[in-house]
Amino acid sequence: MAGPVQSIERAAAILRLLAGGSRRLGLGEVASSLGLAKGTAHGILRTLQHVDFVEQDPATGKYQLGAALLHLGTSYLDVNELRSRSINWADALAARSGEAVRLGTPLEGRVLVIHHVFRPDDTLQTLDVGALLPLHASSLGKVLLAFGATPLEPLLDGEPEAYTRHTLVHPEELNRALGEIRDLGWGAEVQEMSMGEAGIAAPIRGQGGLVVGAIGVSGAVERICDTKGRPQPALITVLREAARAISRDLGAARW
Amino acid sequence: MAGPVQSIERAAAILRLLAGGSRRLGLGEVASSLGLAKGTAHGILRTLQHVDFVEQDPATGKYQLGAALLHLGTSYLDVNELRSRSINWADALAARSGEAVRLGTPLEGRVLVIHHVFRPDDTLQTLDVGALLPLHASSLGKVLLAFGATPLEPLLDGEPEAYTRHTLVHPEELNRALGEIRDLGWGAEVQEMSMGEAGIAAPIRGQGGLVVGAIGVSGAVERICDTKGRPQPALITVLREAARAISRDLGAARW
DNA sequence: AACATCGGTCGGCATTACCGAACGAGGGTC
DNA sequence: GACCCTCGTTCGGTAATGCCGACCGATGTT
Repeated sequence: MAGPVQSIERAAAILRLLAGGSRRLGLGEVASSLGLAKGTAHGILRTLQHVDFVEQDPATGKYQLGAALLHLGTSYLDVNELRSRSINWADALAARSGEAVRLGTPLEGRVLVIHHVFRPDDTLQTLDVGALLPLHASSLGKVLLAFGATPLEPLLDGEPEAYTRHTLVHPEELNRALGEIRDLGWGAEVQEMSMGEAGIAAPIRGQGGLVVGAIGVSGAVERICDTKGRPQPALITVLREAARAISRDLGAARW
Repeated sequence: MAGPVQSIERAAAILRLLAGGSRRLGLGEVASSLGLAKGTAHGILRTLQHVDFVEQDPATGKYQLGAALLHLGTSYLDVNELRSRSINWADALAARSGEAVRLGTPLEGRVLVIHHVFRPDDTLQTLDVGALLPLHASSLGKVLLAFGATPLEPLLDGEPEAYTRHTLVHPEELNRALGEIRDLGWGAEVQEMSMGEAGIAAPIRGQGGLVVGAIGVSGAVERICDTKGRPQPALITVLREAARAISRDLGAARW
């Protein structure tokens, strides 16, 4: 593999940086964060602005992401095969389970939500599509880790963030949980990311049986789990049926 | 203004190309479409793949957009001030009008939908956020053209596409319609993009009174318009109130 | 079975984009 | 109100950079 084009890599790093910090960033901040000379960063930003990937606040001169990215992002959704093949099954799963359904795929050490069906009641819910969830504290992420869809090593170096007192932060307990998920064929998360919330997820396999994503249901812990705090068997059944159906659609031979 | 970085411009052109054709593209197609040598296109694609901006089908070797763009696109929505200041007003407008509400901003000779509130009934609707509408055949686009938010010239060169028999395709009728919109302060589109559908829109102004976007309601022509085919005055009133409120929030002095 | 097509690789050339210092405007402070 | 500091921007020299076009090997087509 020969060398990648560094100006493009740098441009991508700038876009990721702007996406991370939710506020606008100045040229100096961008340049120092990436170890670039001010002039270099300015040239890249000028180009990105020219193609509408970044916008500049005329008053302060600070930069933020641009409108063209929104269209590219939704165009990605249109061509994504995992998502398009899952939509019907996800709708049905939400109806049968009465809970919100989300699909995730690994991205940069997190879980990218590529589809989201609201819980079928009239409560106000926010669309999670495009959001990034943590690998170690979401049912989708734990399943992706357990079945090798994304490397585990980066998590074992630094202590992962503890969102609640139930978050698995020690490598050994995380490893044990992942082994259990591999045995059972599904994984759960009970108040590990947010108190009162729980979720269960199952892997989706593509051609060759490789795990390419995960599908999960999530909601209030008292609906997802029984009185002992274990996920409801009925939910697990309908979830796994949906995951198997999608895998079959994607060309996974038999799972 | 010095020269922009060509490799980044080329990378952006490739991404736009992949977003345009809804199917996967091969290396050769990409290279010839942009007039690049195969090796050059391959180097750029390899880099874009490395940063998750494109994905490659392992079976066919063809390329498509990548997952990182989805996250960047939604991050743009988070920081976009026009959208965040509009959300509450758009919700209220949908409730008061009983119709779907959309917000648009110009992008590359089209209208980018940056917010969409469903019509407040239980019918199935698809989210338009991230979609691109034509300038000359949508109420949002006609308003943006009329108030100079995007240049008119590119439309006058080639005949714009006629979606229905009501689409304004002749420069003179388009110009007359835009003048009328400027006089009235709002614009409509009646079955110009799709038979049976209509919409009305009003401009949103930012600091200095410059038009930065448009807000509109759209739906079945028999609900939007009266029996004479003219937009309902009551709808126009609530729409313009919402547009003025958002403009005030954005810092437009008085309009 | 031969061919055509495709994605991918490699080395040489010169164009390319990088760097660092200097500029000018804006805002904050004393 | 004048100073100073910081920020975004510009500019020219340099050599590192990415571009080009010919060449491989695999795939599937006729």
